[in-house]
Amino acid sequence: MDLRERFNQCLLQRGLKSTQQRAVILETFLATQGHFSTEELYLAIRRHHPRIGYATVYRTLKLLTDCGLAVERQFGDGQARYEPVDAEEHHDHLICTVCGSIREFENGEIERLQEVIAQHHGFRMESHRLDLFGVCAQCQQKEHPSLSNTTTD
Amino acid sequence: MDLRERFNQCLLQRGLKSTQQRAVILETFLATQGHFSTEELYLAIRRHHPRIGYATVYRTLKLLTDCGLAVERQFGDGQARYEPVDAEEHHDHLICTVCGSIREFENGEIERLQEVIAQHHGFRMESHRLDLFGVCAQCQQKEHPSLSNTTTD
DNA sequence: ATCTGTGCAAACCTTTTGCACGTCA
DNA sequence: TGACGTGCAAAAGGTTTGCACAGAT
Repeated sequence: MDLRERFNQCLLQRGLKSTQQRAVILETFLATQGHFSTEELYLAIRRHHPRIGYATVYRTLKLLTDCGLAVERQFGDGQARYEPVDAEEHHDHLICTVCGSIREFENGEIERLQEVIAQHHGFRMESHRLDLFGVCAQCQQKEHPSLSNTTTD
Repeated sequence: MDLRERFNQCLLQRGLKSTQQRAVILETFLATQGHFSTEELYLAIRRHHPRIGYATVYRTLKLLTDCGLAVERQFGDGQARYEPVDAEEHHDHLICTVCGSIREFENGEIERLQEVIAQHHGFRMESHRLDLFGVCAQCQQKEHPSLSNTTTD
């Protein structure tokens, strides 16, 4: 089902209203690359809709999360990030500590092992997160000034 | 080597000073169960040393982290938590979303798979974190009012 | 008409910092 | 003595909320 419809249904179910702001925020949310912060989305929206306030973006993002259309992530940089939920697919993240880029990956074997661990502890797992921090390939290349450090400052 | 010594060596190496406050904070840090927040440690210290300020605790915790004696964790509740570093051992966490308890586990197979994934992406992994969120065994028990809900409020 | 939503600004909460005074080397 | 450390209080940075007005049903 279309995400816009799902959002409207979710609003209906809860007795909430469809508003222009929510529509605009949803569109920008869908059009934006994943892993953005509230502020980034707010700034993107403000370009074309300067009258929409930060609080509305903030509240709508929470709403999208409640509706299951977005997930909130904490990568430890002090601000929440959001990304659209794609179907049932779950993925984890590779976070570059140099440039801050975030890349996704999936691994069914790890997922399975997690279930085993949870069961072993009598734990009913609801969600999980796996983040690998390090230096991405691109940033590693930049580490080599030029193989000989003659003309580097 | 004793952790107190390691701390002092670390201070010496950096031209920093051993102070009474740092000693007190280190002691409380070592005596406290893992996964405490800055505030929790501060309150624990304040009981016996009311003159030590929050900022000093905060700065010392950062220092301990720099010295490799503590690690900072973010579990998404908005405040940093710390725990003592035990040797080389790495562990991950099971976090109960009901009571907030945090339990540790280790799994070498998952660690190995992570390395494989990082390599596959040309990523130089520096650290990682794996958190499983859900309901712990204890809280699951409390979910069953008494198998028949006759005498439960 | 009524109840929810919005925008603004202020409150909040944790983390971080400036500064004058205290302390260790 | 002099550099680093401390305590206080205030700044910063992100998140959350109160309130009066606007808008959707």
